[in-house]
Amino acid sequence: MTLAAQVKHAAFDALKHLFTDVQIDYNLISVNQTKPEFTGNYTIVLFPFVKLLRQKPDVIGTQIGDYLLEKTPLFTRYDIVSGFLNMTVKDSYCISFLLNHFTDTTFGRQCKADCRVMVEYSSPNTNKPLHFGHMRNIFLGAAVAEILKANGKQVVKANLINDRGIHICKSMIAWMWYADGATPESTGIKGDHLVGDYYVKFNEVYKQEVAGLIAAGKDEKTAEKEAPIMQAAQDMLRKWEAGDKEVKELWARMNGWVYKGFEESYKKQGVSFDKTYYESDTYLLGKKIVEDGLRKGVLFRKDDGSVWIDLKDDGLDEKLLLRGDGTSVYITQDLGTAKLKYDDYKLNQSVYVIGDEQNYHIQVLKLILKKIGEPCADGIFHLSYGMVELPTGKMKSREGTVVDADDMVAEMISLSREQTEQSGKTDGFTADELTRLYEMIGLGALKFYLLRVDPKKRMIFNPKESIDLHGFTATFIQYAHARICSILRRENVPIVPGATRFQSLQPTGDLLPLEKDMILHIEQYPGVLAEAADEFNPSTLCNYSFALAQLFNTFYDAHSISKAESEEKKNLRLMIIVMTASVLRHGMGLLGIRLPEKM
RNA sequence: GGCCCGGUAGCUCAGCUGGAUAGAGCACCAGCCUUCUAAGCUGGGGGUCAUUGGUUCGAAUCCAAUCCGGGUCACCA
Repeated sequence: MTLAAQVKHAAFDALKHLFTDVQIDYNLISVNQTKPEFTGNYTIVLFPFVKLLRQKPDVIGTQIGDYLLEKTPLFTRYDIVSGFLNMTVKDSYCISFLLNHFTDTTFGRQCKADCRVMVEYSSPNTNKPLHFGHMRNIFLGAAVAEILKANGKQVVKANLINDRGIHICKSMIAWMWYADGATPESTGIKGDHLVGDYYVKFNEVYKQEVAGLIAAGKDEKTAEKEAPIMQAAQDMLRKWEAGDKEVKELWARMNGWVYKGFEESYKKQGVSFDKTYYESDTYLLGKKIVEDGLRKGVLFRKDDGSVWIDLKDDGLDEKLLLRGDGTSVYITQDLGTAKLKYDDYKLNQSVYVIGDEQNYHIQVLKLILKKIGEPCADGIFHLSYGMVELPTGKMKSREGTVVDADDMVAEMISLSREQTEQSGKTDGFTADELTRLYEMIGLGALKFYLLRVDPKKRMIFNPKESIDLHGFTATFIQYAHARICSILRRENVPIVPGATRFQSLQPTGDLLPLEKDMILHIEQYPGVLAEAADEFNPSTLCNYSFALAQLFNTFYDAHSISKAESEEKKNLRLMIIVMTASVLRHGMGLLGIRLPEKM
């Protein structure tokens, strides 16, 4: 149990024993960290009890304070300041916390529980390469998956590849007409980029054709429908669905290029998946569920044969589930995929990392499954995140106004190279080590930048302003870690010390304020990690880790570790920084950010 | 128009299950490297927490209304 939780329990216990005639609601107790300008570490707010107990805050505070000093081993003193009971934690408590945990390589983690969770993220279309917006999705999904794992869940990381449909036919038709047989091998262009180029080409040609038809007197709607290249794409989609051999071959070939490209991008980004679903395998699945829904009377069929659900009672609208011709729409296949996932892994929870533009879609999806009585419905959770936009507005693959993911990774790595070289700290590194270091810093900065803000907030990225490597960044945390490792090297302390290294340390004397601050901050890590999981929010870990690194830097500047006042102090401080490094490494590791031992 | 999300320092954001004088980073100004890595540290200026009302001992936080920005309501995905 975290210290904050212990304080709350203890306060509850005190109130129960001191005021036996009054029922105290546990939720009435509010425990905060004490503001730095007051003496104390944790504060119990007294106002909520004043009316209930018909006594002045000071009187209640004194009684609780005395009780806590006497009955718990946690506190050394208390102060009451205008309705706030400030409890000061014993130094000896802090020191025994350190002794108990500094070798604990599982600090903060929960034991594995029988709870299976799938996190679906990335889920790209195969007609274009990944862009900056996709990276927010990918890093979020990967981070949340790891955070859940650390909290004891059994996690399946899943990718659902949108490999069929009109969008891929657009790239295919443009490639057939204009590529002259170009392949990634013949051009040296990465497969996903090559295919993406023809997606852009399609839209250029399409735009021209539409303009031409409008000039020839057609109205816009008709022109859009009759443009030859669009008709060709639709014709190709029909052939694909009919199983046309040539079309399927080209489709498989071009998708193959894209997969190879994605694989490279994922690898570079340091992310992976346990399971990949392909929409070409799943797009027909939902029909059975629809039939089931019809049988149960949850769905209804209109005269033209189309199938609908009426969600008006839930404040929504009617929603189409099957077209008049019996073919699936987007949501139909999602119904099927939701069930497939559930059946494949017997999931307790299924997390969808999808942009907030699809909030309504997922809400409807969940509702339909619930109404049809599918057990997979309850576990569906939409991890909704805001879009990444450019200062000029949305990124549009169609128009080529995107920040490409591969380019962005490369740019960040080269930026970190530049700044490292500028600082003149490349001595003592081999070329290989430097390559790895630049990757760590560049990719770390990128991930941190995308994960440090609340997922549900949309963000604007200005490509003209490169991502900073100072201040609230991964680099800052990496630097603190490297500094710690440097001290540990000098003191011959392994980064993960053995159990006996400091066991002989006897706590005597007082802790300095900064020593205590650091220990108390480290102590909060398990709570922060649990919160990140509860809220599916990696930014919690960014804020926490940054604050810890900041605290370390302040400490580092104020007190020497190697030349501490005594051997005892030195050992104490070594333990503090060992735990600091280990917590930083773990927390950032969950976000896919690695911390160097030297930089 | 209905529903959903957001509005906090010049900029990017924390804080939002109500608690003390609203915090970081960037930018700006002034200091700190003969001492464990200055990618750092210390100090400074900078705020009607969109507006108005309500609930409360106490509101950036909860409620209502309004304003602004975004999303969504397709036989697209």
